[in-house]
Amino acid sequence: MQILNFFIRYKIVILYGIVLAMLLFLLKWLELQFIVSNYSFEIYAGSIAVMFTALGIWLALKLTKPKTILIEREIYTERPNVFILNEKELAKLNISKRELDVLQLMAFGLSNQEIASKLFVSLNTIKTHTTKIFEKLNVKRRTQAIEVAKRLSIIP
Amino acid sequence: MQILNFFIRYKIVILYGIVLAMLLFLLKWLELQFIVSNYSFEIYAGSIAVMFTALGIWLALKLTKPKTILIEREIYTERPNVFILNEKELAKLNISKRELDVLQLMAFGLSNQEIASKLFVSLNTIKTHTTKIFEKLNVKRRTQAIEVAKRLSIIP
DNA sequence: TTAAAAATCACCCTAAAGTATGAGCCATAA
DNA sequence: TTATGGCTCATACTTTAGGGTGATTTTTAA
Repeated sequence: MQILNFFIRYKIVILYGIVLAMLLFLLKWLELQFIVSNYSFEIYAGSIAVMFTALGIWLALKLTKPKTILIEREIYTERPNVFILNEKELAKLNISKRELDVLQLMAFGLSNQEIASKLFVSLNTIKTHTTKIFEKLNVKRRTQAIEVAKRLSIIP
Repeated sequence: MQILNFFIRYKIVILYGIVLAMLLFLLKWLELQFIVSNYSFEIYAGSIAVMFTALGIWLALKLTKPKTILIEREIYTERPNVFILNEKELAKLNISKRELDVLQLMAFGLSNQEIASKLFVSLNTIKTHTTKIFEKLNVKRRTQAIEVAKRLSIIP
């Protein structure tokens, strides 16, 4: 495995070695071919020039590290429409569980009578609750209470 | 200007030409230097090989476009929750500009009298508006109107 | 220019909301 | 055990909201 790793690691170097060896063989062959010619020397030199230029180009292309361009793309997530109750504010305002129930139904648009029916209590009970809610939220009307409660994330 | 443009356009080619010419001079000089030596031929050929390899590398680096790898990274961000008025719904429900004003102030928690004062009209006018709003939204109470209007993105 | 829609206002009446006060019941914490 | 706070309910009263009807003026669109 270590030998394999060695080959992988030095792949380029080994390849270069092999190519070089092949070139040397080619050169020797060329030397023999053109030894008789008049222009043998010039042709031989030219051949070397061409081949090694090619080798240089090939090497450069192989060895250069590609440039990396980082493209950052912004993706907007869907607005998380999960309601997170602001329990701190709820505790700070001292709003009870029952009052929160009433507040939610109020915000849904129910009348005091409808809330009373839904919670199986009397209208007067709901009125008492609403009065206390208004006091705690420091508002005068149910519409204001809804607005403030929503703003404080006490209700969705 | 056209001559200048020519130089700029063929900068690489001209550079290559100059370098080649210099190399040829160098080669001629080397030829004279090593003509007397025993190993002159091998040294000469070696020099050519080294120089043209370098030339090839330089050429490749100059002429090839840089390799690029695009890395796309996705950035997830919260969508800014700016209110976008649902004009389609507004048109569908046939709610007028003035009615929308009243609806917004209503949702903010103002009483009819307060809305009237704010808009410099009489209480009766606001009552008329609210009545029409309720009809158009098909609701019975202002709290319901607020709930529906918010759900339909008619008000923030 | 003329009809339709929007905006304005008034009056009357009922329904609902909101205020004030008092009180009983129950669970829980001091 | 007692006190406290939460939940319940009641009565009486005031204020606000909402429905119905009709009318005038202004604006807009055909």
